[in-house]
Amino acid sequence: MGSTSCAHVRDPRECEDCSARSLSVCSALDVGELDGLHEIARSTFYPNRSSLFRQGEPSEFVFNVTEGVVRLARLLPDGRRQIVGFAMPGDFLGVSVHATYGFSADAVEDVAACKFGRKAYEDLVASKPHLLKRLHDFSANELSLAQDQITLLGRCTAEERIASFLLHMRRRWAVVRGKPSVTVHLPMSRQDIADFLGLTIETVSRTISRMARDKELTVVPHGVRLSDVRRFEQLAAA
Amino acid sequence: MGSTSCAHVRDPRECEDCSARSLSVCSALDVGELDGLHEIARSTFYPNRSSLFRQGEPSEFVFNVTEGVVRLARLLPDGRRQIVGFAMPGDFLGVSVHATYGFSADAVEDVAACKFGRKAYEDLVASKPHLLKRLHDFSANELSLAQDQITLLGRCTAEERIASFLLHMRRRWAVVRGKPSVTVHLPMSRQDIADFLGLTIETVSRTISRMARDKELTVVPHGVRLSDVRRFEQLAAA
DNA sequence: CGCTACATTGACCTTGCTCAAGATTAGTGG
DNA sequence: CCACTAATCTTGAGCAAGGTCAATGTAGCG
Repeated sequence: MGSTSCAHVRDPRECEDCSARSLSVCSALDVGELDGLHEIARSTFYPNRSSLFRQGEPSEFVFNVTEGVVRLARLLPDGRRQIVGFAMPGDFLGVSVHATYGFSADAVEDVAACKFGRKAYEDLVASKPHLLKRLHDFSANELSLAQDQITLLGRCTAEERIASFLLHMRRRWAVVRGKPSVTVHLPMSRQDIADFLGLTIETVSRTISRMARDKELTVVPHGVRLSDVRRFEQLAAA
Repeated sequence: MGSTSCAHVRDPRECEDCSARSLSVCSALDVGELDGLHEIARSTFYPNRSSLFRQGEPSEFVFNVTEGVVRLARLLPDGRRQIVGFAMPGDFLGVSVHATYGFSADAVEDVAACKFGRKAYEDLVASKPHLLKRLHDFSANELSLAQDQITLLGRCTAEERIASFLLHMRRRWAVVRGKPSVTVHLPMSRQDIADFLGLTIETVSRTISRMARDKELTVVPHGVRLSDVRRFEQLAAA
């Protein structure tokens, strides 16, 4: 514990509630409990703005987010930034073939996560083919989602990107919370959304403002309320 | 056999040379032979412009490309297209958790591939944990490459995208052929490159023309010759 | 040789970016 | 609880990268 900067252990008990939902970004799969994994994990608390790990650091740990949203960011050498995903409760983080993390993971609100030592994790996975199969399926699903994002960035307009993003977040919260809601919680900043969608903060702000002006949504603290989900599904297309 | 449209069997012998290199797109990993896999595969020939499979079809087969380049394309409902990758010799194709293929796979030159029935493939994988571990590692690596592509599409200029693409293809051919070359083989059309990089055909053409005018490369039939690889590495940055 | 695909080039236009000025919100200390 | 500050967000004006439309050039192939 504590080797990751800004992390504080909230609860020294073994992690009781590690139901993995994805390898590094988002996933709608619900797989229930991953037997054995919880036995090697520790529940850890990460306050808003703290890092779970940083790009380039040795990938010593694997995480399973249990509460809050984590921003996954890649930094280019010249400072440009691309958010490759937002990890939400149930998501797995830090699984990689590489010796170092490929992106930084930062809490954009207070976060709780189960933290696994990589070696213990690898050993456990090696000894449980069924567990490995599930992780492999997750990772194939992650790949498919990454390809959705590639299509979005390569071929969609600013409006389509925003609409897709809002629906995407809504869908993910529906999985986490168990029921869908027209109010979408967005703990990340406009800059984070912009860097996720390959836009500028001004374009994100303008597009959301225009949607609000057109009564397609209402801006609320740390989120938006969609007036007509159908309308957004049309806009999203992709 | 030949249930896949336009496919012709070149050689009915069991596939002898299935060394997988990646799950669906590109990968620089070289893993040698995947024991057991070749025993359930058949080598099949796909002439230029034929499809290995199409988006939405039931994902009945898994493929390992042994020769040629395969274009992996997603089509949006309104006709916009995004190429999510080019599969090259050694690459694996069609591995997915979903019941249908998430993209179409088309030969952009004459292609040879080993074709596995999905059930036989699944059974084999289930019975060989070591094989599954390798496939899982591939898929985690694929995810990392997809994130590179996301960063490229989200944050890079047209020039940077072209430069990255050319270097990327060069690197991949170096792995396939065993040695790097300043001449990069590009069997796909300008339109395919554009749809891969999230650009238009005109921008791809103009950018390559300008690079040729500036003596950074020479356009050759089905490819380019890089005058100074360093120069491109600077341009690529990401 | 002539057809068809594909590629290149030019002129013009649009989307989204840049720069800059306010407005709002969140955080902090009195 | 309020005032002050800093960060974040919004809005506007102007600009530029890349898209669109259209014409021309070139290569592959029967």
